[in-house]
This record gives sequence, C-alpha cells and structure tokens, in this order.
Amino acid sequence: MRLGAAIGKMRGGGYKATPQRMAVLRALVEEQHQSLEEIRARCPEVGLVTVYRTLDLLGSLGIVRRLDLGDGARYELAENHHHHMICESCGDISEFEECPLDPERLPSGRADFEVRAHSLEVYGRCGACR
Amino acid sequence: MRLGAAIGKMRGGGYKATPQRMAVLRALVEEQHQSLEEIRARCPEVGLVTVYRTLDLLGSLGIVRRLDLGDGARYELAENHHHHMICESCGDISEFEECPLDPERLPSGRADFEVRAHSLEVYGRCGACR
DNA sequence: CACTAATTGAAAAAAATTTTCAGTTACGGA
DNA sequence: TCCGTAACTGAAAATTTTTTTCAATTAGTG
Repeated sequence: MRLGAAIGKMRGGGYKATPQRMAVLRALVEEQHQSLEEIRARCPEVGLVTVYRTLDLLGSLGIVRRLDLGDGARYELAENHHHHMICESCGDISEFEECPLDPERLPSGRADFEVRAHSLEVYGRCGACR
Repeated sequence: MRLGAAIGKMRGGGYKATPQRMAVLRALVEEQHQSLEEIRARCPEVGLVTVYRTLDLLGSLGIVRRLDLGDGARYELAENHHHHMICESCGDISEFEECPLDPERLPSGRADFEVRAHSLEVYGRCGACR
C-alpha cells in the first residue's frame, strides 16, 4: 500500500510520520496533479508552512514530484510511469494508462544512466476543443 | 529557421516583433531549460517585466514551454519532441535525441486527442552519481 | 511619413515561498 | 511504559517571484 511505503521511507530517513504529513499524503492520494491550494483544501487543519515543508520532504524522498505544465506548480505522487495528455486550448490535464515507451530505446545502459521512472506529457487538442 | 518562424507566429497573431522580444528569443535559442534569471542575464537590456510578458506571449503562441523539474520554473523552446534525462541525485538535466515513443501507442485517434508534441522526462541516476 | 494599437519600463501591488523561533511531539531506548 | 531529545509545527516576518498599473514610446500598416 502506498501510504505504508511512504511511512517506511520517512522513518528510514530519520523523519517522523506526523499526523500533518499523513494528512498531506492522503490528500495527494485522492487526486493527482493538484495545486498547493487544492492540496491545502483537503487538509485545512495543516498549516500552510507545513504543507510546503512536507511537499519538499516528500519530494526529496522521491515520493512526490512537482510539475508545471503551464499554469502554476502542481504536485503528484511519483509513479514510475506517468502519462499526461495536455490540451493546449483549454489547459485540461488528463492521464492515460498505456505506456507508449519502447524500453529498448530508453537511455539505460547507454549514456550510463540508470532509469528509475518516467513522466510523459503529450500536448495537443482534446476532443471537446476540436 | 527558428527565429523566422517565431516572428511569423507573432505577426500572424497581431503582435509586434520588437527588439526586446527578439532578444529574449535569442537567449532561448542559446540554451534550453534556463531559469528566468539565466535568460535575463543573456539580455540584460530588457526589463524584467518585459521578459515575463514575452515568455507569456511566446508560451501562448506555442513557441516556448515552461517546465518545473523540481527546482523553480524553467523555460525552453517547444520542440515537437523533447526528451529529458533528470538525475535525482544531483539534479542535472540533460537531453537525448532518440525518441523512445511508439507512435502507434500514443493516444491519437483513440481518446479523440490530436497529438501535436510531447515531452518526456526520464528520472534516475546519472553516471557520475552512481 | 503619419497614425494608432501595441508595447515598454519603473514603481507598486499581489502572490508565492522561505526563514525564524519558541513551543510541541513522535518515537527509540531505558 | 515512560523519558529524553531530536525532529517537527505554526504564526509572523522576511524574502522572492510574478502581476498590475499607467504614462511614455514605438513597430508597422496605409
């Protein structure tokens, strides 16, 4: 389970699994690519500063990833695969499951780079906007 | 040529190709994924506000893309293909050319989405950090 | 070459993020 | 189970980033 793994990573790094951190984590589990304010709305009991600090911490542990797809910063759980579809007209962000990557052509081995995860953004126009 | 196409897009949208805008464009051509301050250092004669406004404009014209890979906002010319390799240890960002995408598995047609461009971020550890 | 809508820059305002610091708490070890 | 301590929190303040305002300037059409 997601939260369990996150707690493990925190403890392993010498960090405490506080109620505030768990609340932020739960907010992140509920929906992907939320803005700071959206996250905050899901855990109003946690102070603003703590949300920032928690997102930082989770980011440095590789649990959360910050992304900016044109509007402000957004946060999401760092899945190993992540595939976004972004409409350049209306700005809508959606996700799709099937991974279009050919692992053979990833820069593993080559370039001496060890691949752990990836995030793909496909830009274009959604059905509604065409 | 890049700059020519950009000027065309600006004119076409009813916008003027001013010296300031051209200076920002030239800065962007010199290097990809720069921070605002890095861009500004390459065209110190352009006012801060104008740099922001120009990046906005170029963004809305699809010429420039803003991205955030963990540190602050960065800007890059919006190539149709873009492949980043990000080291989670040292934060270094590099690019690679070969496109590992299988076009057949992109969400074109399916999902009613018209694909125009993509950006791929591969996360892992670079040679130096391993 | 003149006209006009678009553009610029400086200052001010607003928004986002980070720092400070005193008080609180999680949790490993006795 | 309880203690001690390093880690954590929240409020306010500071800092940084981004946007707005507005009077003066300019690119580019006609």
